Amino acid sequence: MREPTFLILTALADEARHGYGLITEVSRLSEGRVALKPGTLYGALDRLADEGLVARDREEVVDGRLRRYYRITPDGERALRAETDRMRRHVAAATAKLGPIGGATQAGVSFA
Amino acid sequence: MREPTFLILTALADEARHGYGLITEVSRLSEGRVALKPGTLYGALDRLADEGLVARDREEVVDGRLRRYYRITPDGERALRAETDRMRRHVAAATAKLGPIGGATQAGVSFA
DNA sequence: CACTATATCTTGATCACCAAGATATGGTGG
DNA sequence: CCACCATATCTTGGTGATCAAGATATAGTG
Repeated sequence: MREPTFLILTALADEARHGYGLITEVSRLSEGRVALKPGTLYGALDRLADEGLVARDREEVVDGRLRRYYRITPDGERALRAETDRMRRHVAAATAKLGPIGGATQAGVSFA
Repeated sequence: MREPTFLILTALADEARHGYGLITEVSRLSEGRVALKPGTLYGALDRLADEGLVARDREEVVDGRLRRYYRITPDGERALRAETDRMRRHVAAATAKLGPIGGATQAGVSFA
């Protein structure tokens, strides 16, 4: 699972959202670092719906504009939990290997 | 940065390794979940070398077989640290949204 | 009156990755 | 002694998620 997909599932984890709402929530979640493109978003939603990880929710019309909501499914939540655990282990492995401050000093002899 | 690339940099973070050694170390790091394919590995090493994140190290011949070693560069270590931080934040965000045990119970009213 | 924000979706291209195989040496089991 | 597995390199062809860009439409703002 790649970063945009992970963040889409994360954004849906606590409540149903519509496409544009996902773009803003993913941007907020990632502190502005991930700007979801429409091509990525709608492609991912279709794919995730096919896989049963998200489902269409209600539709609303607000100010003459359609809002099409999506929600995460139980399978989607399981997938997100599994992916989160996977990432957590990778973070732990990398952190252990990198050492506290880094640089060649740590790996070699040093503080003689 | 995707999972195989992240694990290659992680495997190189503490010591220089050759291609086949990376395959076994990445498998060990990921507890058997990531089996690096040669196509992925050598493609990634070439790309990372072009980007200056890894560099060719020494070469050895052991039992008539060539071992070509790669090491992580300072830029590579910086990139790995940045990526690790990024993942750590995403894990934290997902964990917060998912809640302790999960299910619709947590999101809604419950424990009345 | 132009621009920005909100809202949907499509199309074409890229690129990391995967699957599979080619090539070669050395050790092991039958 | 021969097949097979582990070690070790690299190539080729395909897939698929993502990106870049644009099409379409309404409502609010300067």
